[in-house]
Amino acid sequence: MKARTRAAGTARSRIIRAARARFASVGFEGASTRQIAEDVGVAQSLLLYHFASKESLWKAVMDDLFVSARARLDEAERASRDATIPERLMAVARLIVQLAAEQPDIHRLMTIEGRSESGRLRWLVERHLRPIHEKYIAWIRRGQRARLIRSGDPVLLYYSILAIAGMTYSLAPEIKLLTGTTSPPAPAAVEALIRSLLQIETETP
Amino acid sequence: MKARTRAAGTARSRIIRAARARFASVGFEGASTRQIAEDVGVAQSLLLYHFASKESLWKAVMDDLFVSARARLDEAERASRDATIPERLMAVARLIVQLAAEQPDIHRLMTIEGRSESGRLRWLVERHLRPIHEKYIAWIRRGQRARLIRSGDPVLLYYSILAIAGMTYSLAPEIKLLTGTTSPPAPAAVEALIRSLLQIETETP
DNA sequence: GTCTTCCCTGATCGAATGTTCAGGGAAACA
DNA sequence: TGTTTCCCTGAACATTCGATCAGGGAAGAC
Repeated sequence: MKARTRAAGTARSRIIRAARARFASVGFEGASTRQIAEDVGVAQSLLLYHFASKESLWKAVMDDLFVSARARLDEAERASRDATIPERLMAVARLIVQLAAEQPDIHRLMTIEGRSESGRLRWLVERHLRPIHEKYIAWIRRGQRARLIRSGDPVLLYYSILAIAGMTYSLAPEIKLLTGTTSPPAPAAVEALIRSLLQIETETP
Repeated sequence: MKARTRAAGTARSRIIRAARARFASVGFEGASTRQIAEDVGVAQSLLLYHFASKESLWKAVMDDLFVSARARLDEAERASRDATIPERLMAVARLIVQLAAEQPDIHRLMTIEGRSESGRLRWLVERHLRPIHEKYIAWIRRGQRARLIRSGDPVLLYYSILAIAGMTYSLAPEIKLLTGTTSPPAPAAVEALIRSLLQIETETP
């Protein structure tokens, strides 16, 4: 049984991994189940055996992504439990930058779905995005009340952090064509930009 | 003749407009020429009369987009001709934010193609992106040498500006679902974030 | 041994894809 | 008035799409 479930598990997870790459680069509508199956080296009908439909496969990809991401976010929160709010936010931001650098598909997937209203977007917001985003936006508010974080719309600030964190990794192919450099920026450099975004406001006159 | 070319022009331009929206929301592979034709209200074969292929239509969309964008960029450059480099950059950034707020499809189109290497991306980089990007990255370098702009990778800085400028407008559907607010942030608020990104570095110890 | 469960394949379905082609029909030119 | 030019349509093409279905075949249960 162990061998069987392991074999099944690898096939299933290899499908998820290939699907994640395809969905991230050409979007849900542009990705084809046959192409994904070919990437994995299995029959196309196997995708629809493990996942009821193309949309189910997409949801499985997202679940797989967020389960591990949220685990690492929780860990980063725990590790910075005793720090100030801005430092806790920076700990989270550092992890987000690190995740984006390791797996740029994450940023691609999350920016490809949020641009048009769809049932998938609603599912994604309610199931994964809302719990995460609302928590950190509340953190930003707390930091602003304590005058430890710059003032301004917390939502704008939060999405700006996400934007900076992932953009250069997400657009790595474009930047490579443009500059010829194959090495993406160091996470520490991105982190420094985010830190100056969160800066405490200069004292009012 | 005038009436005929005008009529042809409107049909052609309405196709371009509809195609831009589709390409921006579901990407090149996900968009279908029949769907675009239905949006416009013409026969699908008309698209391939005006444009030789789906890819030609996509290129026409991009050309249309960048012709007007570059004209407005040139205008912003001229208007700020006598200002300092950081202020000239801010004038350009202000325009980019404004463009992204008016037509969020611009940011969507530019972030959907840069994520995977393709012939279209190469075409886009060489034809439109390179002249624009290299100019402003050179500006950043000049500002950094004069110690008027923070130090760090100019490419990272440039793409961070673009990321902040368009993200909240590009992801408006997601943010609406998440927060319930239908009004996107004011361009001035986004501009303030960009300004603090460019900040001159604090004097070294 | 037989039986059941589960992973997987191949064939096939109707629908949708991009593209081609023949022709209509109105305006401009002669 | 006839002719040409140009915008546009409808039918059709081969290919690919997501999805369904029958069945193979190995591993565990009995």
